[in-house]
Amino acid sequence: MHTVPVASKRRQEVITLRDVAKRAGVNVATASRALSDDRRDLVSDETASRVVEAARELSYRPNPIARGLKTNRSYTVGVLIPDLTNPLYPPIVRGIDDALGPLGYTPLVANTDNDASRERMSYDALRTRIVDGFVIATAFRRHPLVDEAIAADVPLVLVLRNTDARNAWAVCVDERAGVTGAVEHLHEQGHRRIGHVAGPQVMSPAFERFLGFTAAAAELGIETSKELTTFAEAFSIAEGRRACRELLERGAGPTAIIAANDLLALGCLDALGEAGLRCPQDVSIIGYNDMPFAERFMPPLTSVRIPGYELGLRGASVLLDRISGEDSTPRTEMLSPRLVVRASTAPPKRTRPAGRRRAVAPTR
Amino acid sequence: MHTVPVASKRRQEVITLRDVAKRAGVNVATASRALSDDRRDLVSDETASRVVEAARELSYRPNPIARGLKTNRSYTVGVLIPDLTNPLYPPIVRGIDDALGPLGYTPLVANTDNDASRERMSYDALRTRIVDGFVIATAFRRHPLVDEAIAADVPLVLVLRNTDARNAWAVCVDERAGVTGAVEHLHEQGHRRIGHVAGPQVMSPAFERFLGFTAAAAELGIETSKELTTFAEAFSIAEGRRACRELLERGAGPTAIIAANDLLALGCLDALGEAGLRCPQDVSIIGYNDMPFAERFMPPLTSVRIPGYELGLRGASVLLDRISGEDSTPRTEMLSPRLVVRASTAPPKRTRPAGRRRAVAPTR
DNA sequence: ATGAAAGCGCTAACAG
DNA sequence: CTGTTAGCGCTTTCAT
Repeated sequence: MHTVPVASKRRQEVITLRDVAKRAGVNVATASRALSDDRRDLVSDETASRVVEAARELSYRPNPIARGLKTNRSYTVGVLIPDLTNPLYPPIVRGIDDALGPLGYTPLVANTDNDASRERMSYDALRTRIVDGFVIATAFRRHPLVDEAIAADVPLVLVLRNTDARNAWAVCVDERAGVTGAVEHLHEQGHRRIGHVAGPQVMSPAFERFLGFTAAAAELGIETSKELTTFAEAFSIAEGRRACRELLERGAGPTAIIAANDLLALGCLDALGEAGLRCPQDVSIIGYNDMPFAERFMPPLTSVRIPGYELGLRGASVLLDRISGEDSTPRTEMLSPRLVVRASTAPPKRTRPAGRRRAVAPTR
Repeated sequence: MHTVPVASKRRQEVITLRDVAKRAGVNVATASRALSDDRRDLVSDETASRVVEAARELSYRPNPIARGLKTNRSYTVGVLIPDLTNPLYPPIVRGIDDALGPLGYTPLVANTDNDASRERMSYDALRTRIVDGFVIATAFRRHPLVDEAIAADVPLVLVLRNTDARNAWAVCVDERAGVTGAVEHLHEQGHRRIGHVAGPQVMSPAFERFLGFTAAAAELGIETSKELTTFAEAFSIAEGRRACRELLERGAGPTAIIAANDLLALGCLDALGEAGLRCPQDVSIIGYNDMPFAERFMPPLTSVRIPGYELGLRGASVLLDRISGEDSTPRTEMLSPRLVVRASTAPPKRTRPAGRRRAVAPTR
C-alpha cells in the first residue's frame, strides 16, 4: 500500500493561466494581457474584466518562475550581508525589505561572514537564481568581487561603504560629519586632549572615521599627535581593550576617547577599568553605531547613531530605480548620522587624569 | 546614438545547456543527464566526462528557474520571522542558512512584524514563488495561518513554538526545563519567595514558561500563590516595569523574580530601582533568552540561554528531510536551554526586603 | 546509451 | 482588440 506521491497531489491544485483563459472564454495571450499592469489597455474593458473575474473566482496565482523564464527577470534582489547577528545589519535588511515588498520584489538575503569565499559562493548562487540586482553591505575598501560585478555591469548598490569608484552606485553615511559631531561635542565640554581608537583601516567606515577625526581635530585646533591614535585590528571588544590599553600606556593622557565603533568603546571601558580610571569622571568615551541597548551599558554610552533602516530603504530604492532604468547615472547618496549623548561623556576634570605630568596641582 | 539595450547585452553572456551540449557534441537531453546527480548513470562515463568538461570550460551555470518550471521545485524555502531586529532571531536565521546552503537551497526570509496581515502577504508571496517549504518562527499559540498551512499539507516546520497539533513538525526549546533550572538555582541560593513576571500568555514560550514556573515551584515545595505572579502584556521593557511594579505593590515581598524574557527583566530592574530596591542585594532577577550583551547590563544579567543557532539549524534540517520525503512522520525535536549565571542573582538577605512582615528581626 | 520531441506556465511577435 | 505561434532553458517521456 502506497501513499499518493506528493507531486500528483500538488499538481491538481495548480490553477494556470490557461484555466483562467478557458473560463473567461479567451486565449491565454489575451488573459495574460488583461492581467498585466502595463498591457491591460491592449484589451477591451469588457474582456479584461471578464478575465479578472475568472482569475478571482479560481483564485489564480501567476507563476513568477514561468514569467521569469520568459522575461529574464525574477523580481528578486540579492542582499549580501557580512553578519546578520551584528546588530548593525538587521535594521538595514528591514529597510530593504520595506522598500522592496510594495513593489513586488523579494529580497534573497545571504550571510557572507565577511569571508571572501563564502561571499563568492553566495554571489554566484544568487546570480544563478537570476536576481535582478544586488544590495551589498560589505565594508571593505578593496573588494575584488564588487569591482568585478561593477565591471560586468551587474546592477548593484553599495550600502554603508563609501567608494570613489567612478561608476558605483551607493548609499552611505557621512562618516566625517559623524566624527566631527563627536569631536565638537567633546570640545564644547572642554576636552582638549582627545584620543581615537580607530578601527581596521581596510574597512571603509573605519578609514573614513579616522580621516574625519584627524580633520575635525585640526579644524578645532586640537592637538592630534600620532600619540593620541591607536588602531584596532578588528571591530571587537577585545581589540578595543587592547588598543585602548596601548593608548593609555603611551601616557599622552587623553581626557576623552572616540572609538570607531561601540564594541571598541566597550573594550575601552574595560581597559579604563583595568587602569583604575573611571568613565566619565576620568575619561569620556564616545562610541559609534549606537547599538541596541547602548543606553543600558555601564555607563550608558554616548554614541553616533547610524540610520540603518533608512540606509536599507534608500539602498533598495536606488537599486530599483536603476533596474527599471529610470535613472542611469551612477550616484551616491549620503545620509547623516546623529550624536546621541548619554552618560559616558562629561566635562574633563581640571587635572590630567592619566600618568605623567603630575606637575599641575589639583584644583578644588 | 544609442547605448546597447541591457537585455541584449546580458543575453549574449548566458551559457545555456544547449551550448554545453553542442560543444560536447551531444544532445541537450544527454547533457542534462550527464550533469544531474541522479541520472548520470544513464550516460556512458566517456560521454559524461566530455559533457562535464565542456560545462567547465564554458563555466556553465544551470538556470534553476527553468529547472523549477519543469520540476515544480524551486530549491528555496520560505522563512517567516516575526522581527529580525529582535536579537533572538538572527542566530536562528543564521542556523537555517547554514543548514540550507550546503544542500543547494536558498532561504527567502520575510519579516512578518508579528502582524497577521503582513504575515499572510509574505506567506502568499512566498508560496507564489513556489518555495518548497517553510520554516516558521512565530510564537503565537493560536495561529490560523499555520493551521491552514498544515491542513493544506504544505511542508513546514515550526521553530521556537511548542505545539500540540498532532501533525505538526517542530523544533522547540524545553521551556519547562529552562524555568526549572532558574527556580532551582534560586532555591539553592536560599530563595523561598520567588516571583514571576510572566509574558503574554498568547505566546507559546511565555505560556510554557509560566507553566514551568508553577510546576517547578510546586516540585520544590516553594510557595506559588497567585500573589507572586504578574503578567506582562508584551515582551517589552515598559511592560516588564509595569508588571514588576504591580508585583512589588502587592507586598508579597519576593526575594527573587524570574522574568519570562530579558526585556521584561530589564523592566524589572527599572521598577526595582524606582522602588529603592537594589539588585541583587535586595531582589535577584533572572531573565530569559540571554540576549547579546546581557553581561554588560547593570548588573550583568543572569539569564536562561536559548540555543537559537541550533534551533535554526535543526529546523531547516528537519524541513529538508521532510521535503525529500526521507522522513514522513511528524515529529517534534526538543532542544535544551542553559542557565547562565551572572551578577543579578545572589543569596537573599535574611530580612524581608519589601514592605510588610517586619516582625522578623534583622540577624547579624 | 543516446536522440527527438514534447512540454512546464508564461510573454512577445506577428497577424488579422 | 484578439488569436496564433513561438519559444525562454530545462527535464522527461518515448523511441531508437
